[in-house]
Amino acid sequence: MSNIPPYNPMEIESKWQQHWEEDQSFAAEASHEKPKFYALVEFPYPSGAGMHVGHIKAYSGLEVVARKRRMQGYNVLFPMGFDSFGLPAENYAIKTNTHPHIITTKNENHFRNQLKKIGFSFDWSREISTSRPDYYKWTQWIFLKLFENNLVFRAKTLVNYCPHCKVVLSNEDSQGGKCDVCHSDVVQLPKDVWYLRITEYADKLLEGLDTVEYPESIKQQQVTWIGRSTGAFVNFAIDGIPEKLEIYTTRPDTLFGVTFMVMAPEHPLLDQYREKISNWSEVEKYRDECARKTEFERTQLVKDKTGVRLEGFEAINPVNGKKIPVFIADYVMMGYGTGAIMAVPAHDQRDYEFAKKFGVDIIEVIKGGDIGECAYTGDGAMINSDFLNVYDNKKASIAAMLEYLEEKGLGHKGIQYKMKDWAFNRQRYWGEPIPLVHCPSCGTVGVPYDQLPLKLPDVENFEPGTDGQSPLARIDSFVNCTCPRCGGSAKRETDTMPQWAGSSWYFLRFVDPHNDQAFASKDEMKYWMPVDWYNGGMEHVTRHLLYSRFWHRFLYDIGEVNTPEPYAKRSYQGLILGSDGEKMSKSKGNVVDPLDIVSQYGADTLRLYVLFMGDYTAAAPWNDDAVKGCKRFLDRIWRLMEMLSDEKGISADLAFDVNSCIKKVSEDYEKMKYNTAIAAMMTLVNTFYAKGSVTRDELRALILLLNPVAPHITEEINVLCGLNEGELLRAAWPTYDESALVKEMVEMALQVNGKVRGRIQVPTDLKQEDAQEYFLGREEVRKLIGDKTMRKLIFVPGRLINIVC
RNA sequence: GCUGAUGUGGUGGAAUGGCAGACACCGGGGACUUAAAAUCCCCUGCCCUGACCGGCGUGCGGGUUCGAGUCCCGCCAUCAGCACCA
Repeated sequence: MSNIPPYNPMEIESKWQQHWEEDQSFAAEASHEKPKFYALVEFPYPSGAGMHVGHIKAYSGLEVVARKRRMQGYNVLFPMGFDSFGLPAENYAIKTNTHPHIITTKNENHFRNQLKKIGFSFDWSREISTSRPDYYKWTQWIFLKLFENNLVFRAKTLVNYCPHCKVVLSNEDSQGGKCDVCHSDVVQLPKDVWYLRITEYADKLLEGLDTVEYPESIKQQQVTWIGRSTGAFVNFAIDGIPEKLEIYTTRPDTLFGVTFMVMAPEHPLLDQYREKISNWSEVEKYRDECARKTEFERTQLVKDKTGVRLEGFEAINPVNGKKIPVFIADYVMMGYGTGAIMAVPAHDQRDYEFAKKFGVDIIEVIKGGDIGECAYTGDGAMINSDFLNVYDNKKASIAAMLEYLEEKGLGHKGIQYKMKDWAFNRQRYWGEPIPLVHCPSCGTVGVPYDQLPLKLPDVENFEPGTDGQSPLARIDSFVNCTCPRCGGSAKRETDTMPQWAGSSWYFLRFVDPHNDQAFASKDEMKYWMPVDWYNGGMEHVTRHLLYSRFWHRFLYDIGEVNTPEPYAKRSYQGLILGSDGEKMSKSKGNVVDPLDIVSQYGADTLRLYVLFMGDYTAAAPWNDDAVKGCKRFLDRIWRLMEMLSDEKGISADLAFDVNSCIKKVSEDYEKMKYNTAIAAMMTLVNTFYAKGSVTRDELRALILLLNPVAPHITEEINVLCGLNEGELLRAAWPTYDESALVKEMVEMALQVNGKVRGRIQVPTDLKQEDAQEYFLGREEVRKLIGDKTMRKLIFVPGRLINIVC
């Protein structure tokens, strides 16, 4: 073929992108006739910095699958939008005194343009943004449904508070005691907070994991985060006070080994009965010390147990009536169980260390360890335990003790979760207003559905109040309202929802984004849901992924959606590190701007590179030279046009190569093994070069396979050579000829005692039973055996023969 | 400490228990060129050798197997998540 223009990515990419936009090439079809495929990638927060190469990798994975599915005849929904509420826009607003709405719109436009320059096949007609009123109307609607169903409650408890951001954080947002936004130390403050009762859904969230296709690491992380344990609540009487001290234990079998009790320093019973405690000043001093300790100190001081004995408090072990001392110590947390424990030093290492330090008795109740050395947590025969002494294992003695406790009314079975309820309000401006009204006579009342959306009012000053109030609290016209129930004067809730609210249901909006009667029509949900394949980052596993499963399961329970789980399958991508092997960050100066790569090499090279750089799920450092290698590969493909022959069909000598490449690429895309799929195509191109020519159908097969990864160059080659009628994006995905995958002769390794000694050409259809005779007849085999006697011959068809002497 | 993952050339990484290092990067050599770039071809795990032959090699130590990067047991290291959770 003559007159081939040079490969000019800039020119052909913008040409095709413009065509796709005008043609609406990637809009999902309205008809529900075809089989559907809903591919979802986590929509971005539209930050001012624009796109990161990490976004490109995160989206490219399912981009390939989505394009392949279209070619396979599916109706594909591959949507994109913006998770646009959040602190960075607000902080920037404070700094520049610009409305966050303006900043957000500008950033969204920037992001959208950048995404289009990569050539992603998103359906832009369905774009959503969580900060637009027609979207957050429905976020508020779902919140009201949660409220109606008693899954929203207000409580004054110790909460995670970030003094820098001046905001209350959920447990999920303050992992490791650090604020997720600014990474400063989070402090514990008593505060009135709105909670969503996610713990009510703990079991459903656990059970749901058995029905979905998530990687084991993700399932495990969610299981750990939910942290379900079974045990017993037991009441201990305290001498001289009417109330019982309730504890939670997973080891009721060790009750006879209890020699003391420990309460969290913040336990409310202490204040209630302070006059009973003769060393109260010591208690107060210890409480102060604990409150001042940072999270870091608390975790670093694990070895050294501290605490104070409560003078005047004595507890009674309910199973044997023994009097035991009571302590406060900060190794017991107020936030888990009941904030008090029974201590069994013989069989719990923490209790053991505490007992050693404070000189408390240690009573062994399970045989098997050496309690002179350390606590024994294993299984064994019961001793010193009255009626339990007949048992020789945990399971049986726990069952027996539970029966006893319930019969005597001393306690009962119980379940505990490490997961806490979701602290849901933020004292900030740029979020969904919580649609609740505080009425002096009716209490808390939901805003009527027909008044949604409750719009975010304009404010002059976005700075949070020093009194821990949201900026909305300063807008009298917003705050003062009438009670929807009694019509009397009332005040609005002024806090807003957290970052994670809008993203907890966005996948539902995509199926019907312009509906103003419902968040989505039942009909569209029935067709599109669940999401068939969802890809995103590991950092969202204990937040977004858990929160959205919770909301969706709730909507299922009240009959609003048709599937219990939102995502049938979830995958994740590995990080792209800087070329120095460190995490990319502005301060390290190792950030790669994807648009720089696009302008230098083209979007196809960038897409190819992020998928070729290694295992999709593993972290890998950026390498500029390897990017050039990817460009080189596309150049080589372009130049294949120079060696295009007029021949049709696939030539006999390449039938195996072409067909096995089709098979490999088709399978590898499904397994997200993009790197090996691309390697297979590189091998095929090398084969074409070695031969020096390529037929039209051979080239056609190659560009069809490569099209999902590098759509621009392949569409251009198709047009220049007229290989395929119509655009590749609508062409049928190539199929392979099974018979072409079988060669007549195959090379096998020749091993002696497991060591490779040579290679041998063998007919492919050689049978196991004929193998010995065949090989012993071959001279190279006899030579290898020499005068040794063959004891055994291992024959693995197509692979090797191993002669054991 | 618990849970999950990972450990392979100078580098990124391939390999249903069956020829370790596919594919690519870097490096070396050659062709083309006045020259350079680009391109094309060849070499490229380590040791020995002029070359062949050979030996050693998948974090470490054992084991199972005709055969182990892959399976089992015990370590070490790295990454991620959880963590005084009773």
